[in-house]
Amino acid sequence: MNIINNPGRQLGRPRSTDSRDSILKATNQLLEEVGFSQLTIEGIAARAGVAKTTIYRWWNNKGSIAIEAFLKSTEPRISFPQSDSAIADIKEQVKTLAAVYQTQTGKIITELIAMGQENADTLHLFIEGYVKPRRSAAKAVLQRAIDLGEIRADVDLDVLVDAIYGPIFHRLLLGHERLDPAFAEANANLVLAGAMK
Amino acid sequence: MNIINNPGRQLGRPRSTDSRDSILKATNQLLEEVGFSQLTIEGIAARAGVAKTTIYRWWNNKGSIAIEAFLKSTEPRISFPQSDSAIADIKEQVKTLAAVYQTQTGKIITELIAMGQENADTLHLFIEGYVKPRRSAAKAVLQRAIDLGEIRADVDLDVLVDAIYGPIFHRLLLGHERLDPAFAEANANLVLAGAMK
Amino acid sequence: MNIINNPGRQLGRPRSTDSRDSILKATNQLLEEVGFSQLTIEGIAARAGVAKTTIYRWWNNKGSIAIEAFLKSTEPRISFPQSDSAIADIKEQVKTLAAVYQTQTGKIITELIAMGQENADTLHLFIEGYVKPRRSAAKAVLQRAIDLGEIRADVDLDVLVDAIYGPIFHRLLLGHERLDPAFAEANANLVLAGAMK
Amino acid sequence: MNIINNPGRQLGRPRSTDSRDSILKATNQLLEEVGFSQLTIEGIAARAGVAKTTIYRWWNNKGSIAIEAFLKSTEPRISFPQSDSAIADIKEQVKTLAAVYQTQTGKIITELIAMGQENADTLHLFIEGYVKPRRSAAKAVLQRAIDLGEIRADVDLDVLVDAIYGPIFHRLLLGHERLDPAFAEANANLVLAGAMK
DNA sequence: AGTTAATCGAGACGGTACGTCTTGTCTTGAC
DNA sequence: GTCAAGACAAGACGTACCGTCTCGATTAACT
Repeated sequence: MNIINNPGRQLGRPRSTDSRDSILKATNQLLEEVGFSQLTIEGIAARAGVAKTTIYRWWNNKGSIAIEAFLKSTEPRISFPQSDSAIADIKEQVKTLAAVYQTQTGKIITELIAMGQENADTLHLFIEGYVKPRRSAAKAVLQRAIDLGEIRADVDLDVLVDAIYGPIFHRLLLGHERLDPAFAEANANLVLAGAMK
Repeated sequence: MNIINNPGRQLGRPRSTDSRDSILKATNQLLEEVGFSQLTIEGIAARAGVAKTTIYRWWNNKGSIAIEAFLKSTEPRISFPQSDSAIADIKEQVKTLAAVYQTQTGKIITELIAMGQENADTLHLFIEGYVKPRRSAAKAVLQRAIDLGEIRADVDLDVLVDAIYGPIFHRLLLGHERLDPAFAEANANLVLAGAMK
Repeated sequence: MNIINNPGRQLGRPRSTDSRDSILKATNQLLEEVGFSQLTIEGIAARAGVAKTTIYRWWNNKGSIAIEAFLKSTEPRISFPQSDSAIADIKEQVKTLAAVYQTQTGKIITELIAMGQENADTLHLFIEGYVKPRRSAAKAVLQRAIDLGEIRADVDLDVLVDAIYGPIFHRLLLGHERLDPAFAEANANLVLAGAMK
Repeated sequence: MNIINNPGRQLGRPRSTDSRDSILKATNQLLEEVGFSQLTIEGIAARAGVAKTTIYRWWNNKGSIAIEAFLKSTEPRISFPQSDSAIADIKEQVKTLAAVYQTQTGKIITELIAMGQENADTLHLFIEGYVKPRRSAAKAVLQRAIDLGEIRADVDLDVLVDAIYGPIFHRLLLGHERLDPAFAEANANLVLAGAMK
């Protein structure tokens, strides 16, 4: 049995990695099958062949498990294309992103965000584990656009990033209008036009 | 026994407006006091002095009640300022909106949207009752900006509206960065710059 | 529409016999189909095409309706055979009775008696409408047995009747031992032996 | 906290004797106070300070709880007097029984039997836990009467027992005639006369 | 090798709220 | 005044999960 390496602890039975892995695996399966709102701690425990106690020992709520499971199954960082034009790279990436968000992945993300509205810890984990790494990557590309002289140097990147990605999340969550690559590109065009010299 | 077939005739005891009003009133009170996630049908029934069956007869889930209660307590339309410049009006309005979303109203909206992720009906009611009227109003103002020659005539208004408001909802829901009037204005400046001639 | 003739009442819409009949008919159907314990006022109303109000106007509880319906569908009196020997007639009759109680009729009777334990009115109606007429008939036959010199004249008929029929009801209600014609006869033989000279 | 000793079970938290006892105690109290028909699972749970789920985990319906509670509060066996004459003992016992059945105990028994008409499990529990032990005891005494030569040896004891006790239950349940020690004795006299040589 | 202590599975527990069911009452307009 | 229709307050039902709490059995590091 594999054991998590924890040099600070000295006494007692070590925590089982098997339990932890089967919990996250079961959570991912259930997220795919029934969605987040139908996810229950008892269901995870049953599927993972684990006691509820074991889950509660390590996670506070189902949101934390779900996010950890989701992050484990997701690329830790977005991969941007690397062409001669940074803004071309950005536009390419938002189109890919919109396509991904049209799948079950998009659905799970909306539910994680929804859960986050009830639970600050859950939201925090999602921000730190998913949103911020992607924002950093996007800001790096935008910085390159500045360096390349494609956009103005005085643009506030935090505003610009949200201007590019905010509308995508907006449509993802509300569904009031179609979220597809074409929209993502049109929005990026509009916003980046405003950021050009 | 012969029954005169008269489909237009209203049979049975008429629905009580008192019940309906007290349900919506109680719901609004509880939304303020405990928030949406702590809202329960039983709690509403108890507060309203109404039987649970009466609630279930007219609403499917707590989201529907909450939205109806929320809409009842909210202005049906945003009021835009009316100055010589349509884009000045827009900028003024998004600053006001951001300020409003920093209050409890913002919190309730995030929870309604969160609820909508689990329940399509709820989301639909929110879109139709809240989002679309405001989008229409905003699009009318943007159309005026076109008519006034302040922005290009070939801009897709659906994209433009989401570019202006999407980032506000984005920060409202994720809280990864501060949502305040200054951000709303900066975003509007950026986007509208891209829409100008 | 048939109307119950009631010369004392002068005002208002006359009571409908159709409603009454269809209520009792529906009750009998439902007693056969689902049994007494699954019988509901709402079910009767729906089946009879009648408003609940109409039922409540004329009956206090489902026991009263069920008993009235049951009595309407049952012979008002037992028919005893008429041979040269009164005790032979009795023995013949209890065998018939035991056979009848092995059918659905027996089941309904147990449920009516059960209902009677919760509701004194219901029990009273059952006693007066079902039990007492049958006891009277049985006592008349037993009196004939006395007159014929088949049993002692000093026997208390109320005790004797219950000694003959009580054990039948006992087994009908408890089911701890088989209730069949053979038992009914064996019991009658035993008891009547004790009543002979 | 007291725990039910069950050496066969090895897994999970042991069942709490405290819960079980307080449930049965509360049930007995409520049976005395409001009667069986007014007894509710929720009422028992509230009185016992126990969760409804705990009750449903161990009992199927209120009849099962009521019977278990009733049996716990009742002598497991009738005590017969032990004189030189077995039939004198029987007569003495039926008089005592009739007296007991004139109290609240009689009322509860009728309601348990009534419940048994709707629910086979409940009736089964009552038969096995209450009726059969008493029938066995009575049959043992009657066997002694045979051994003493007080009644015929060829009498079917199952018939004889029901002939002695059936009429008591009959009057208890129907109340069409008075159930008192005098009747119980008169019936026993009649039946036993038929069983004598 | 034995002791110590945290882990594990299992599952019972007190709770909360669910959504449904049935009761008996009430409020209409039609007859 | 009675009827059908059906809304209403009331409240119990049986279920689903929650998060906590015993248990006995493991599992290694530390004696």
